[in-house]
Amino acid sequence: MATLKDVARLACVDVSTVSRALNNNSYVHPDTKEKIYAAAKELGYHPNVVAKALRQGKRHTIGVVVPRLHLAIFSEILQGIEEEARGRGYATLICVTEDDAKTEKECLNRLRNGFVDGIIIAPTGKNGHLIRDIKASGIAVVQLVRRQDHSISSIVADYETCGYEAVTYLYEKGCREIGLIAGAQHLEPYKGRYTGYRKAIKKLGLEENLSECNLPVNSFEYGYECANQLLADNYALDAIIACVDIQGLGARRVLKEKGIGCDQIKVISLTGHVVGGMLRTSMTSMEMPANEMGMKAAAMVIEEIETPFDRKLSPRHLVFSASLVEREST
Amino acid sequence: MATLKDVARLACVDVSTVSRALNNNSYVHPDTKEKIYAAAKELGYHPNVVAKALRQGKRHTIGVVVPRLHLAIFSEILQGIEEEARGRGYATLICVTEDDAKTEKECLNRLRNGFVDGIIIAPTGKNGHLIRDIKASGIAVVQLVRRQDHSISSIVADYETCGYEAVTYLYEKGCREIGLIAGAQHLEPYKGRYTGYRKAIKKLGLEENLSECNLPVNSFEYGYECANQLLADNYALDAIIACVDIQGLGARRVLKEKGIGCDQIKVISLTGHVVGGMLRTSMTSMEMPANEMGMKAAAMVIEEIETPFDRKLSPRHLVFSASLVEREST
DNA sequence: CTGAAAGCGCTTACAG
DNA sequence: CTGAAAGCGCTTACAG
Repeated sequence: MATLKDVARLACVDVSTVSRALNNNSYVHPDTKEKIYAAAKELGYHPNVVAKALRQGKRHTIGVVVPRLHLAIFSEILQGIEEEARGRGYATLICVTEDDAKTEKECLNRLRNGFVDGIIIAPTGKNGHLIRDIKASGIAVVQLVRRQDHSISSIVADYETCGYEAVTYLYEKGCREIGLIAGAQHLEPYKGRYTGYRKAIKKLGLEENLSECNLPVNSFEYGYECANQLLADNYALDAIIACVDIQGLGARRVLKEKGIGCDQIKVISLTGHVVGGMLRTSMTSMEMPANEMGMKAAAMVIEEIETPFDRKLSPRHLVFSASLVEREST
Repeated sequence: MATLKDVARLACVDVSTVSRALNNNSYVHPDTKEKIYAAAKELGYHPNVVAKALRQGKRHTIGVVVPRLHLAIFSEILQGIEEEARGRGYATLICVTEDDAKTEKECLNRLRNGFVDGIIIAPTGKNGHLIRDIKASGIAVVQLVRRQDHSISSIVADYETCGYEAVTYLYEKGCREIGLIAGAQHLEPYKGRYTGYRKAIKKLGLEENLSECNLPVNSFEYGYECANQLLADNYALDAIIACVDIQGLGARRVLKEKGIGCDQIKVISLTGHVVGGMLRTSMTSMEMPANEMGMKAAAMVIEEIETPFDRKLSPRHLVFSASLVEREST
């Protein structure tokens, strides 16, 4: 790979002049400039971003830490993040934790070592101290979907309203025994959904139907297992609320196996992300603007990165609202 | 952030000694070592990976370039890549091209500038020259899923066999008018699937039923549109082969809308990646070991990165076979 | 076993 | 308008 030095030699000028010409940040005589451009082109020169990063103390890279990608809303959010980051000249590093605190810790420790200027994280909830440390060390941090620390900026959806509206909607559809696939109450989105559910159930004078289990919460199996529990606990059950699409798929599978139709038990997901509309029997859900949330998260973390030290931003919290999209499963 | 220098000062030794102690790559007196460890701990020292990268000429980072993540097999493959890469001490940079040649070009140009030691790419097919250039400049490259250049290592599935077996399977099920959602013939996997389809159709003495359209090939809409075409072209159609799961979902939607059941027209996907099994009416597909393919791709590119210049590896081509998983859609 | 020096490839005050 | 020099934070032959 050709370096600045090579270009300088070929153009018969100093490296500093080459640097100035190529970066266009200082006056360079047009003739000199031309010589330099020609030399750079001839050598197929590409600046070394690592050297640049070291010198300028900026990596122009953000790290994204999420629990999973496949069949989760995070794959869509990540696309939004990457698109926005690329547009602003940043690269995107990805880490998948599978909701394992140890893996998350490992990822964060690597990212902090100069890998990135900023981090967007959907945390497991177990490494709050480390995340605060990282933030304190000068790396911008934005919490995504799961907010566990109010002193750090965040992008979330209005989970409580999602839960509340889902119950209200099902009630209007005639449902009276509405089950919630609960669990993971230590994570904000799950807690928020339950809170909304509880409030609506109470207001409408209904009874709560809850279930949870020990499987990974963001999975088909979790939905499958919990739906089975709900059915076993209440023979009059007429609706199931799943927190995420993939749980909803698990729940629908149970109903399918038992020969129960949408007319008997309705299913709704609180985290729609497009998949619901594509199913043969499409699934009603609270749709989240995943792509937009990703773009906003990237924009937010990059703004924090580029804000000079002397006027630090106070944490910002952006809440997106989900909108109910009615489909065939209810 | 504390630097080597800070640690050296606190431990009253030279930076070179600190470096040696912390990297454990040369004898350092136990007492000195202890002093250094203590100092590093006290200062919360973390080595700056950028400086390390510049000095050693290694980034310990790989770049992954794929057309899309959401609802595509690439999200699952990416999880495999990231897991394997992390285990080997590499970070993973992600770029999403949306199958746009210009975006791909932009991504590749940035990656080559010292961002990464190696690249795993599912190419659009339009930047073959650039990819060869990058490879020639010393960056390891592995082609993923879509192989467009035999001089560069690759990881693919046996697409031709997928197509062939799908037809055979449907034939045994009694289907005689088997449609293929074709298109994107400039990309190896699509071409391979069609070749297998054609061979089987010919051997069985059947007629081809093809359709394609101008939408993005890896999408729900593509499957929807093509399935409609197939139905319009042949009223006796009794099976639809989709190249990827998401096309299959689009096709199933058409059938649903027209009130056509699985008994009348069967649907099979040639690129299963778990989603098929989760549907209410689960979808038969040729399942690809996506996670494993990702892990292998990461292992392969890292091996190429770490192979010394003097004994360059010749390109390797790994072909995974997909296995037919029979479900309710056929 | 440890220190002094050079250098990875850049950028940026500082002179002139 | 351009050159010489210092330095970002590390590693690694080279002495001793």
